[in-house]
Amino acid sequence: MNNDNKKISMAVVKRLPRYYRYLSDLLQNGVTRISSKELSEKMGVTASQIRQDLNCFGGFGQQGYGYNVQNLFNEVGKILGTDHRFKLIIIGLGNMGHALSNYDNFKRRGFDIVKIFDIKPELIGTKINGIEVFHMDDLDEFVSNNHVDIAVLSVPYSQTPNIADRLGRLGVKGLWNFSPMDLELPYDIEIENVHLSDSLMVLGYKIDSKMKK
Amino acid sequence: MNNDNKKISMAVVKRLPRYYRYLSDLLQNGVTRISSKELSEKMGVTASQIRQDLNCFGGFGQQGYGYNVQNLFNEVGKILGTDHRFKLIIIGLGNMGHALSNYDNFKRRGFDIVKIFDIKPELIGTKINGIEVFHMDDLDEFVSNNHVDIAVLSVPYSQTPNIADRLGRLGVKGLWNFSPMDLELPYDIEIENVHLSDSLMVLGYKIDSKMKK
DNA sequence: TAGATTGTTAATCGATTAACAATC
DNA sequence: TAGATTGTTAATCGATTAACAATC
Repeated sequence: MNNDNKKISMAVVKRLPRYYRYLSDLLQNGVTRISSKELSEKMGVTASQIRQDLNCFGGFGQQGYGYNVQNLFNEVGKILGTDHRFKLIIIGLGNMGHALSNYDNFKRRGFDIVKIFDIKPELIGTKINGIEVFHMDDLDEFVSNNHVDIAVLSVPYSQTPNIADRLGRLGVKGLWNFSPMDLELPYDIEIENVHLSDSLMVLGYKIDSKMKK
Repeated sequence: MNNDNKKISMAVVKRLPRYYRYLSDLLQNGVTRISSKELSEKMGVTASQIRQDLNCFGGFGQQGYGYNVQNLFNEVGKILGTDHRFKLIIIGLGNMGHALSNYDNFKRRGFDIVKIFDIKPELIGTKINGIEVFHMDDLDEFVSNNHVDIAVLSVPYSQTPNIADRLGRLGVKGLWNFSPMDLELPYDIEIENVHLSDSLMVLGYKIDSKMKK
């Protein structure tokens, strides 16, 4: 069902969550089947692209019929890992760390925040959205003795490289990085950068460049 | 200096903030000149790409010398609009709205948050990080009578389409959308989506796909 | 069966990289 | 001047779109 050896491009992977969202919407609206053509019109992409993308992972459709929405939703979910849980820890309970700790949406997508780490004494031992806050001194022990997939990096700029390195050494599998800094680590760790300011600057560019026209 | 008519691809535009960050770092480290080759090694891209990207906007270098860091920083900044200020309003003072209101980094990139809007009575009239909170009922009047470039959309999922439409009608130039929902508006408005959950799911995919190998 | 729509191959388009003449 | 490095054109690579035979 999965053609393992062909390398799948990041361009395709980045579109998967969007498919997943649209399929989820369709399900909720009681739609049971959809053709690549219909879906392409809803999403504003070509039907060709949808079929090409999906066929990187398997033939989920049926000629003459289209795709079963529930089935396709499940399959795309499986590709994205929603058939199991990811365990997250949040490093740094500043503005962003706080917001992410309270954001219940991740749970629905298969991501559980299991612990928060910070250094401010008044925070240690408290709970945010039901999640315990530990001191950074306890990070190594916790990660060594508990299953942790992903660390969310929301610490001040200056501390990012050190803590990232520490997490890499501890064998965390992924870093979700909110620092405006590109991380390069000598460990086998996947990194996903958020870079909010970059996104905002691109928006600024788009606004300006339209004005000039 | 700017070849206006050639259309510049989004692939290039999305790389500009990254150049800007690296140039800022170089400046702070006292580096005064840099060649595309050196910069390419630091950034992990090809020197060709850097020269191609920059030459979409102008010839900022000098043969035999390279680029003056301060000058290039200024030029890339100008392209991104850092030579003027963008006025932002935040719509929705939930987790994300709160975090963004407190995030002082945007100011450094040319973005000023001028007002926050929400509906919770206990918030109206308070200040977050020095920024006044207004009631949503006052949104239309405020936007009509004050310069607002960008609205930050951090409201609950169900309200996103309505409020986005309202902002479009009010003539806001850009929407920075934090809802896990793609917006399509019949107005002349630029939209930049953040879609945090999508980013997290891509990270999940990367982790899983590495395991399988 | 006939009609519809997939899965997949082939064609096109755009983005990246390489090469090199121009020039500081 | 000679060496270095840009700006830019040409070549390559990859991603998107089109087309269509396979088939439900």
